[in-house]
Amino acid sequence: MDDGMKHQDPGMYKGSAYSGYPFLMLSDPYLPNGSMSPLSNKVPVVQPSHGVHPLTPLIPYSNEHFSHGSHSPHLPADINQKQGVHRPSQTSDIPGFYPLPPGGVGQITPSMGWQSQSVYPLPSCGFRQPYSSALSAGASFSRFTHPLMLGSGMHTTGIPHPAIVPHSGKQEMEHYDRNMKPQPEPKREKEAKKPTIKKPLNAFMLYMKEMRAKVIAECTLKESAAINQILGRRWHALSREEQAKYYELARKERQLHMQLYPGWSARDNYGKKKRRTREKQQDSSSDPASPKKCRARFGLNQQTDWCGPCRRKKKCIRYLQGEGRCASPVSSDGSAIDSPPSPPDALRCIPSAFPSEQLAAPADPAHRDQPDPCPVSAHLPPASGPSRPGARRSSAPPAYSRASSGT
DNA sequence: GTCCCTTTGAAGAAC
DNA sequence: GTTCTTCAAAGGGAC
Repeated sequence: MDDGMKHQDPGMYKGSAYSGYPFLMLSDPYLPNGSMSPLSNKVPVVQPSHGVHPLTPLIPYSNEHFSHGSHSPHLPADINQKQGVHRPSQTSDIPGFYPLPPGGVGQITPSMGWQSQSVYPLPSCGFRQPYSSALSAGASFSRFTHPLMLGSGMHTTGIPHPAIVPHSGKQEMEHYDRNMKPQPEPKREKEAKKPTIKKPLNAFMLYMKEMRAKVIAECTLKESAAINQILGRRWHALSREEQAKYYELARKERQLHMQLYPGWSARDNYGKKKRRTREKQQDSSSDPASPKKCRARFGLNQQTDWCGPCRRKKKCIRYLQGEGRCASPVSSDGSAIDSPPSPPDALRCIPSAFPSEQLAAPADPAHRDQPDPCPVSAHLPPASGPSRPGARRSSAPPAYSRASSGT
């Protein structure tokens, strides 16, 4: 396998929307001898939308550390070329980027179902395809090292973790080991080299990762912001059962992440991005659309009332849209407060009754009335409310556990 | 080269 | 306990 990997075309995964998937480490489950799949050999991993490798949707994380030829513009693979940082040419040379906690991977016993899963069913069109078999099996499928992946000369501690990226893209990979004796090197250099351990992906992120390529193909869109809006709508259109698969997958990802990085905290990554955003938000005291100001402006109870069309929104959307007032504020018991004329129930600030179209409605007045750029979305079923009984939220603790905790 | 946009969810900080 | 903020992914666009 190493040899096969060494001789892979370095550019074979270039531009892959699923560049994230570490199949280079995997034997194709559909080949009896476990040799590399033809797909993973000379054929681009991502078949546009409808030809995705059966495993691709199930491996949610980047293979930036797996394929030395990957050149996604945001992947650290670029770093090596641009800055001349040596990148291990073969997996056996890759140092342990994440030294295992006591017990290591060996103690992690995810299901083996992914190895024997059936071929991922791909519909010829549409997006409401069944993920069921793939995802239920894929629930244990992780970006993290799988025990079965360690058998082909893969050292248990020598597998890079896609969750770890060189900090700021300017550092070379280094061991992540809180228990390890520090290497004798200048402190500054050491800090600079410390890799960033990414947060585990949540359910929606996993869903986006899987569906992005499909949306791109269907809608001929490229802007991620627009794609994400569509994906947000589709996410809300998913049934609870469908969403549950992603929640379960995300839950297992978090478990694995915790086991691999016991001392890691999301706080570790605070301050590593969005400097400008934070700086802007420091000036939010003058923002009339801030929830606190909006509640004050419209005489709402600061503790129990909500000013936006959705309580999850951080700002008053209607205010941002130029209407100058909050839309259908409701108190915590769901009763309307100073309701505007004829507010549909679905527009009230109750998550369980809020239609996905509104949830996804852009706050920017210049865009709010634009139709869904993806014609496929027109075929979406109503995202919530009585027209989609049992769709979600009524008892979906992962999604709104916090939001519903106070009501 | 860096940040923004845009989405949802998780986690931490702040109150 | 509640609210707010940050960061996960993605890549075109703006600066």
